[in-house]
Amino acid sequence: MGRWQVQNYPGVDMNDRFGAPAPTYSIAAVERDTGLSKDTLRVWERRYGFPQPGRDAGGDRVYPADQVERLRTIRRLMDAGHRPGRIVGLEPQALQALQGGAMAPQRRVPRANGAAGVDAALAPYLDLLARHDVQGLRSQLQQAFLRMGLVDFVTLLVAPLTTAVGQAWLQGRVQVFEEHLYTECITGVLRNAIVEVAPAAVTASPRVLLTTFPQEPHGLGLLMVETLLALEGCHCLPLGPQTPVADIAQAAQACRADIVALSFTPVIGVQAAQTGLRELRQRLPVPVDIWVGGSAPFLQARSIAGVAVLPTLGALQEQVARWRENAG
Amino acid sequence: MGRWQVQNYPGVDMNDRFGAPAPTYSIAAVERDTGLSKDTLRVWERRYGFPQPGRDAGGDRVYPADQVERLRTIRRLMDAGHRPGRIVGLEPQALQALQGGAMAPQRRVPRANGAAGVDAALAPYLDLLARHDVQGLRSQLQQAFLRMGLVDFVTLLVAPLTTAVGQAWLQGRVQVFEEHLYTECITGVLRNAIVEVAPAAVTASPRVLLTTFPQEPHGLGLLMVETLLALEGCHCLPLGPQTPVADIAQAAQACRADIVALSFTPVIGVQAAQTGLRELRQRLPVPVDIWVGGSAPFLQARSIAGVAVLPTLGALQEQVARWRENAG
DNA sequence: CTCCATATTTGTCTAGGACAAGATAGAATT
DNA sequence: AATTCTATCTTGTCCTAGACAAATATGGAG
Repeated sequence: MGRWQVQNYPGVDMNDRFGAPAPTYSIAAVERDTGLSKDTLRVWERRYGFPQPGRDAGGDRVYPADQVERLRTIRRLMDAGHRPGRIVGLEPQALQALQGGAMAPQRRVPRANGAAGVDAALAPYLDLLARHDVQGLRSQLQQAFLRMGLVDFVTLLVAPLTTAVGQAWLQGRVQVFEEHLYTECITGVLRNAIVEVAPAAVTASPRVLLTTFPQEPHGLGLLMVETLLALEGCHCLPLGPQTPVADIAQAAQACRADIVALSFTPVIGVQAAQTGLRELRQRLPVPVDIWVGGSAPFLQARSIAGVAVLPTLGALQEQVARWRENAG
Repeated sequence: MGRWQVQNYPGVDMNDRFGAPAPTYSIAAVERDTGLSKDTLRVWERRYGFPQPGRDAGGDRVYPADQVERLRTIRRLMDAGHRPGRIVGLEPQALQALQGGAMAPQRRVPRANGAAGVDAALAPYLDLLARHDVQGLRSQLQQAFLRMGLVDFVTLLVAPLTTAVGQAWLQGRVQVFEEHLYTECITGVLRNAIVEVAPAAVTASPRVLLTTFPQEPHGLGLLMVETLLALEGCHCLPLGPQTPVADIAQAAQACRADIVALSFTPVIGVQAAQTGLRELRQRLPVPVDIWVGGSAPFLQARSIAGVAVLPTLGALQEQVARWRENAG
């Protein structure tokens, strides 16, 4: 309910004189599209003087499209390690310059791939994505899978490719929908690959529960891990992404999981992730391991008690071997 | 960052004297776990006297676990059609009684399956789910698929089964993680089935973009639709769930989609859904169709200009035929 | 270069009031 | 008895502006 614009299209308003869309956004729409909370948007306005929305008849904020676009850019830069105070006040041009690739000053964000150029082997796939050729991308990936074998396919192609797509998104070179397209493609191929792996016996161990926290919608890393674990003969219990912490704990108990594996990208706030991990550690019996991985920078920066960080996908095999040693 | 509890585990606090967890929640944690916004939680407290959180040293609300549980129950009942004013003040016992199956008074919520009992054919699958036998469920579904054929499998088994699981969740008989388990299982089987359908030619038409709105994480309906469309020889462009409206419009243009298909469950607010649909209709060129479906009650209740509602999965085939007639 | 103490930055939380879209209930028609 | 219209609730969202603590940066000492 609540107050809405007087116009026809609440939430987003399209007043255009010439047929070209020139939408304006309510604060809720901006929150939805940028991922910045309403509180944050209001406090930035107060502190940094940006954004500077207009007001509708009811006194509610009305954000023009270009400000929303600028906010999305700022959000991307923050995910790349920049701090709000330094960039929120910046002009669009200055932001553009930053986008190019300069990382945040005085902050060491470990970078898997050099910024200089993407591995040449990945280029053809990125090209297909840029042309939105879903079927082509799919069949090329399928071919690569058959050629390389599953382990190499996941560790040497899918993982770097996903990193590259993420990087390109950070730099604004890949649209949100293109990332979705990519995710769906990979998901399809990997899922297909998983069933071809001989299913582990019901008694197989370890039993691994796979999921992400509610704020983390990205499930690709999970799928890569599941693939590799299945090859290792582990018993996988995939929950899909976005499981509330309480339910993860419940599931682990009900399914008698030995390990809970979680994946993180920068999308999830550092705080949300750490809070969640501590809470989960508390709720889980001590013998149940927590393994975490993903592209979120905080993983490498801090260590959380009772949580094992896997720096790369390659470390997975080793970690499983170590677990089996301790268990047996 | 903000004020947090003084205790060890910010967000959720586990003060237990006996080793048994008795966690308390911050308002943010409650929002995350119940889906009720902070604003709503505060206004309920003011209006209905519930919830009644304590305060920590900093004056911030601290919710005990049982109140959170009661809030989750209330949320479920609201999804089932009840109104806040009638149930927020109710005692847990009264809520339990309502849970049993009594629908909201004076409100006709169309119910696909009678509440009385679930189709006997579904029972074995629900049983496997209740026992958390993922592999068993998976193989049983796979068998059913081979036995029934893809169309019947989707329309006569998966769709009713999903409805049944949703119903059971509403009544608290299925845990969140069990629903996740179920979703993953079905997703695996369906995805696998899709690739076995001969891929449509690149020139196939119509070209259908499939996705959900950002507030709608449930992608199972989408997958069922994709399966049936693939069988009809349509060119599917799955974006996965949770695409921002602006990006849906962009994707439709970039991929030259003829139709945008969206799926809705009660999880998405009525308002968010309608606002989003109107916005999308505005942004999309007129010749691009919008098809919507799913279990959200508002679909049957109201009609939105320029949006086609598919009441059942069965209507899909017919709708495609109609589209082809008009196009050719 | 590493470690620690101080200072700044930053997101979240609080308060109660306000408003408009949606839903209900009652009246007036058909 | 079934429909349509209108007036009265209900209800979620938005508003303001101040406060605080966790995370991060800075500067100094070893």
